[in-house]
Amino acid sequence: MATIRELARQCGVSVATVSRVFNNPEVVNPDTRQNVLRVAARIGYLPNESARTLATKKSYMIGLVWDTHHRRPGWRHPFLQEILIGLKTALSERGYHLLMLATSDGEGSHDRAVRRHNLDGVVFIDNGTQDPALLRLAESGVPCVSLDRPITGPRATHVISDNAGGARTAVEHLYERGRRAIATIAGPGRTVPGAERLAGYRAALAGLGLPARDGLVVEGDFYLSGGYAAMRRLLEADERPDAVFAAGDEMAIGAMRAIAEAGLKVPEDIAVVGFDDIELAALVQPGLTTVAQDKAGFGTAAAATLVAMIDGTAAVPPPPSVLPTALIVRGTA
Amino acid sequence: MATIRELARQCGVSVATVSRVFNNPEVVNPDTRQNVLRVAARIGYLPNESARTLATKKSYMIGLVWDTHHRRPGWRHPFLQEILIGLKTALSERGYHLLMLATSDGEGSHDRAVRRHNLDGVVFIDNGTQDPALLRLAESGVPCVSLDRPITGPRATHVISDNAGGARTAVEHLYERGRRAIATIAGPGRTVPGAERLAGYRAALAGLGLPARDGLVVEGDFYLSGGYAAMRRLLEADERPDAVFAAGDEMAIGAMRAIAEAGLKVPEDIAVVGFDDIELAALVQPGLTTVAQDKAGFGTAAAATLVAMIDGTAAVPPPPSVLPTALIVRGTA
DNA sequence: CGGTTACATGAAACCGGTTACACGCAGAGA
DNA sequence: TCTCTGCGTGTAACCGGTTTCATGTAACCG
Repeated sequence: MATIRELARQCGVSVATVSRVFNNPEVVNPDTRQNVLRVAARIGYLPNESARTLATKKSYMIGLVWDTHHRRPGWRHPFLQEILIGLKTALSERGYHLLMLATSDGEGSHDRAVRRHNLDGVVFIDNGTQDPALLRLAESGVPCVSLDRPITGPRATHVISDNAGGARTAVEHLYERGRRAIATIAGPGRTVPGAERLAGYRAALAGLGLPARDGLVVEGDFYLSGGYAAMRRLLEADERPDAVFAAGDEMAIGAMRAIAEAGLKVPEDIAVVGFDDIELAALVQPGLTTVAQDKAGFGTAAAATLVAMIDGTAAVPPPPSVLPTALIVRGTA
Repeated sequence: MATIRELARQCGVSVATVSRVFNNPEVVNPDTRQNVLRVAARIGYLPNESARTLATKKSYMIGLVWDTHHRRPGWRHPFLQEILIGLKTALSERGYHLLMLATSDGEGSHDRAVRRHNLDGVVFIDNGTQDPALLRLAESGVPCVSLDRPITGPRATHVISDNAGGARTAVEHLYERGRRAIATIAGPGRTVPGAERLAGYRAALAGLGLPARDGLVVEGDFYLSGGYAAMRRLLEADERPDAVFAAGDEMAIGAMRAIAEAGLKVPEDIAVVGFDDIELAALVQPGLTTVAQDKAGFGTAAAATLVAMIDGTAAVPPPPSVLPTALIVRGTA
């Protein structure tokens, strides 16, 4: 394993010069620099990141906190893969790596892992309940970005979709298609996306001059079964809606199932619009019209914000990133 | 930030003793040990992993090489999330972390990242074509585990499902349901799972005394559209099969679509069995009967093998792990 | 021509751990 | 009593980088 001293010896310069060649190339004489680089390539020198981190306290590693416990078995994050791709790509373009932090690891909670590994920042993906270790972490001033849920701290922010705007778009689309009795299957009120999408739905109705009828609002759980059950409640009500905006695609598909079972047709009898644009949305029949989230955008926005915070080129605390949504029109509305 | 010297000072012992308390507790006097631990907890001492790695050359980090390039856009690994959970959990139980390696990063290829970060091992997930950097890595003696595809090297092995066995099970199940003209939609012949599942299909036919008719074998691409196209070809043939084993669930669902469009019913006219047990399999109607892979098993087996190699308690090279499959009977066969 | 300045480089301390080796001491055996 | 052993501990070198500060040299200026 070639070390910096070995390389320095072979080049006839000091280790300080070699170090500068890699970290501060412009201060070293071009000839010297070329020579060092040539010899480095020949002997296969690679700087040791551990030594580097030890000296500089910068690891170029970002922690990924992705809680999987307290979930129902079989639960999957709808966009994990896309987010990961976005994160990985955007971070690596900036020279950072992603370290997956264990959930309940032997080294205690996440804040410890951050200190032990000199992590430069952390991204929370789908942190369920407010974990005290995470709050402590965010409060401690470590750059943090949370996906889909707000978080506070001196250098903490979040990235989230324009949930309210997306919901508005969905409702307005239904309106344009001539629907007037527009119901919604909302997400759990305690979740931020659930609350925001419901607010967007209400705002849209108000904007369109439609009455807000309580019977048209039912709450689901973001799962297919919850959407199914919610739709059945809507169908049993006195006045049947002619359209439904589901705050999540899985619920929308559950709703479609319930509608079909009731002998009704989508979209003729009841139009359906979902939210998320999960893979399945394009595969069901008819294809689900839905409000697409910018999945990779979560990753890239998180990476950009994080690096800006680390470099100190971001406002403190930085404003949240709000990702635009896009209505994808398929067959259900 | 408390360092080991600070802790040693406060305890009135040397740094060597403190270090031993954490790494070799049994050699230090119980009273001394207790005291060190108490003071450590009080001042919040945490060992610095970079310094540790620098001194020991062990990082307790495993690299994750997950290539996403050269893929069609929108492509998703069917089990990424489950594998990740399995990996993360199993590794963290053994004190290891997972470092996601950038695909085409600034630091060159993967083997460099391994050396730079003193990685203890690497897992390849879904490495498409044979990347020379990966082969070099495996040859170099770094512990490597590849998922779903074989790899060779002094300390390299792979974990794979019992593809042939699973395919046999599927075909035998169709036979038991009375089907005799059993077709298959195979995966691409160049892929290992594709080839193995086709071999299992053939072996099953032979074992059951059924003739192997060329017209009953068509090749797909593991995607829904490929399965659809393949099924159409099967339907156009002279003698229509009464059952089809698709080497992947997506293809199976594509096939179901083609069958429905042809005015035929599943499973009455044509029974369908898939392979993988993707999420969608339970959601289509009728539910897809399929050969389930042990998704989390990939992660846990990889972690166990890797750690065994690192600890030197594994054969060299270690034998591949072959994960059992399980037939899940739903509505299509 | 003396003095200032800019530039390129080197010596050495430092980051925070691990560990080989030496050492002091108590108890055992001769 | 003297040596031998083994246990518990400390000293100091080492891992492989970065960075402060000092130094030598050449160019520049009045």
